[in-house]
Amino acid sequence: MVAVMCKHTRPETVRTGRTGRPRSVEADTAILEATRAALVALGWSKLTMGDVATRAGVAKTTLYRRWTNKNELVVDAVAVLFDELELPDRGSLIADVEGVVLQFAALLARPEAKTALMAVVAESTRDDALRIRIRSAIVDRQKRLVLEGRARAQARGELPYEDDPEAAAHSADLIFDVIAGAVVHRVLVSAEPVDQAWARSFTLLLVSGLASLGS
Amino acid sequence: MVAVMCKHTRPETVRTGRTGRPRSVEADTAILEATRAALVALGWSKLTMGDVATRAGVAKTTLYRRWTNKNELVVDAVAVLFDELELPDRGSLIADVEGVVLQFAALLARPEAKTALMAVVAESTRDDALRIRIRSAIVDRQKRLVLEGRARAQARGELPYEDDPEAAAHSADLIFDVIAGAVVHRVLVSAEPVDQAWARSFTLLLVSGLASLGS
Amino acid sequence: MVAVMCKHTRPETVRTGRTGRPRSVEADTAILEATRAALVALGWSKLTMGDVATRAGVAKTTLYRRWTNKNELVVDAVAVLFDELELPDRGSLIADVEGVVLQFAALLARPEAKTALMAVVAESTRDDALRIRIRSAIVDRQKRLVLEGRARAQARGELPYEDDPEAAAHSADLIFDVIAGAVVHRVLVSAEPVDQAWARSFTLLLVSGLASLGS
Amino acid sequence: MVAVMCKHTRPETVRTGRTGRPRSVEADTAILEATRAALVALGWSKLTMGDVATRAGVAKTTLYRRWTNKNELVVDAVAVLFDELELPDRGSLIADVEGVVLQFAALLARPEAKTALMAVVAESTRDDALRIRIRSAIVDRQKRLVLEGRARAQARGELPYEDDPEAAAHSADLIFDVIAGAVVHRVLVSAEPVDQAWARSFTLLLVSGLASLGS
DNA sequence: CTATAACCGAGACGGTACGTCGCGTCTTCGG
DNA sequence: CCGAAGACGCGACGTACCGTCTCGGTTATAG
Repeated sequence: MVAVMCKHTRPETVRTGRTGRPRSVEADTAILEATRAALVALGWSKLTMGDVATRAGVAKTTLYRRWTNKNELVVDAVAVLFDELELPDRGSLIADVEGVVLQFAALLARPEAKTALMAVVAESTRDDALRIRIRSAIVDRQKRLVLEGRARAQARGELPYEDDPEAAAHSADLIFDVIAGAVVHRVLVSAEPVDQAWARSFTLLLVSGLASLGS
Repeated sequence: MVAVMCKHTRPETVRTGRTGRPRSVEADTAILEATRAALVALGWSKLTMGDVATRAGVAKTTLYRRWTNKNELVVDAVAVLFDELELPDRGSLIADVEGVVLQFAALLARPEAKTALMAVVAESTRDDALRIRIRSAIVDRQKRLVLEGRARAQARGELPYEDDPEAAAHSADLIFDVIAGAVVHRVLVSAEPVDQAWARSFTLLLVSGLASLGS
Repeated sequence: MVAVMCKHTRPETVRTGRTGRPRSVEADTAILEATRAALVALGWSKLTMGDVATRAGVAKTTLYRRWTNKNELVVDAVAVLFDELELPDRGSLIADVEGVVLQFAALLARPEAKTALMAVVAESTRDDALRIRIRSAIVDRQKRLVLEGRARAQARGELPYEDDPEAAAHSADLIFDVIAGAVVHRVLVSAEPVDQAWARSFTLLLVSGLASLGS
Repeated sequence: MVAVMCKHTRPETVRTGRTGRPRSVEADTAILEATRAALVALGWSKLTMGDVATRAGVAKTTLYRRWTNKNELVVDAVAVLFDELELPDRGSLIADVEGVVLQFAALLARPEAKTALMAVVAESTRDDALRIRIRSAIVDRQKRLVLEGRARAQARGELPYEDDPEAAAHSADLIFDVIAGAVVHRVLVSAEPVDQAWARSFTLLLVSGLASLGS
């Protein structure tokens, strides 16, 4: 589960004084839920702060006390979805990759995920703070899947160990970009389904490449 | 050069009558140029129709006579950029792929391309007409690169011929998603540069995979 | 019948050259009729030149070739209504005045007359050319009724002859302002009907005053 | 002083809840002042909501929160001018009437009054709500002058008492229409000045008529 | 048990951009 | 040269959200 990064959970602001009425925790969760619901119902561009506040049964002020703008709110609201991804051990590298590809595709099939993800990424091209938030809240968290899968494959003897830690990191980044990029492109740009057959083809291509490189 | 798909160039609307003052062609090109300039200067979210009109020296109504909204306008304005991509014969499949990867990355480094592309893709998740427009104006046009590269590699003997035309099409789609997806993800989501080294690593991975699959 | 003062009937423009296609006379009458119809249907503020052109089956250009703007067009369209007023000899000054009061009130009950009259008068407070046009096309034309009525009353011996021509003119102006003003105010501002009873009361007041003054 | 009839002062809407930030009273007065200033500077037809807002140092939305359209705003802005009219006791009916005629003419000489008054009256011919607003905000308030002047004249013995209250009301309405109508017509339609001489002539005519009728 | 302080809802505020409408002008083709 | 058709630059419209700012009122801890 993600520890949501709201203003009030930041160390420097949470303890600005122990007196006064504390912030409502129900409000936090209600707002994030309302944001996801609004994304499903309206999409990114039609989503308004006022509407989210209404859906959450909360005043607009309460939103702005916690998030500085729409983008930050949406990142937090969507980030939690990506933590559902897991990497159960299916016994082989191929099966593991195929599993995560299908899981990721299923996630991107949810409207609140796909519309929000692309929109905040688009926005982040002009907003460094937002890009950093996306990386820490979403991207970097999922690299664990790559690292875990590689470690497992190495333990099985499917992939060789890499001695140079920098090379290992670069390799992991590359794999991550290939997997995430291909699935996102397939789903959002090509707008074709990621079914069993496509996942199988893609996985074969990737794992074959990895095997050839490693040898 | 792209044949821009404005309202008035659509076959079904261009002949609403040959009478009356014809639409200004200079306005068309001025608007598209102004749109690209505004994207560079302001980015997607700060771009306004009024500002584009001012930059183009044109009335706002003239924009709305041609494009129904910001998204369609931006797609048309940006589409032409993607037609600059070429596939010069560098003598080998690896060199060809690496070349197109670097070209594509260079394109995505241009601010008007990256911010606009992601934004319209995000919007297209809720707008079928927009998605179709993106596909026809941008995506499908670039698949030619994959087809051309494969044909060349087959002629060189680097890749086997595929008899089943459907399988060949699926394969081309897959390669397209992998290349485009990985580069986009690297540049926009991971926000890391696509330099010579990364291009080399990625190309090796991909071509190795293709070679293993074909055999 | 009013000789409409359009651009093309002005001596300096009608003969700008005897060559070329002559202006359509049907267009003139169709435009004025369409203007009155639009006034009835839409009122002054909702009336648009484009709508008038459409109703008249004419291009907007054709309107502007004849009238410089909305106000001038409306004045001409409405002026003709006021020429319907007549002063049949009813045998006495009181009966004559009462007759003209009722006639004028009936005219003001027509929506195209009342809404247009007030609107152009309002506009004329800032537009001298328009005020002059209103005076010549509408106001001055109706003063004939006062002059005719007075002459008749003098012939009957109901009113004394006035020797000083300037005093006579002032007196006629005053009577005109009182009659027209009272009826207009009753109908448009007070928004009460001008019925037989009111016309009788008003006429008595006015004629009594005239009689007292004259003696 | 006029109790301005804005949306928020209407009994049925002022209590839509005592919560939330209350409306700014300074904004109200600033808007009405700005409206009068804009009427003087621009006249009715050139007056725009945006300009009034700018002059008042207020957002356009603040105007629309209080008045649904230009007409209602202008009625409220102008209504207060008419409350300046008074009827000081000048010792005789003739002097009183002459005084009020000159006062009224002076008021109509002010550009914000004359252009606005005619325009809203013109508009009111198609808008019942507006006509009612004009009557309650402007017209009915001034009938007090007639009633007061008559009472004074009766006290002096210049006019007989009227036993039938309905006849008295009708008579007051008639006098009001005659005075207001004649002055308005003289100033706005005939566009001639209401000077001492005209006021004297008109007053003599009216008072003579009243005297003849009463006897 | 009260004072203080931060919270909460509601909603008005100054702004910015929207997409539309009408104006009066212009440019084309055809009669 | 006129007339229809309709695109053009312009400017105002009335609306929708933005993010901020009062309000009155609530809920905690501190004294």
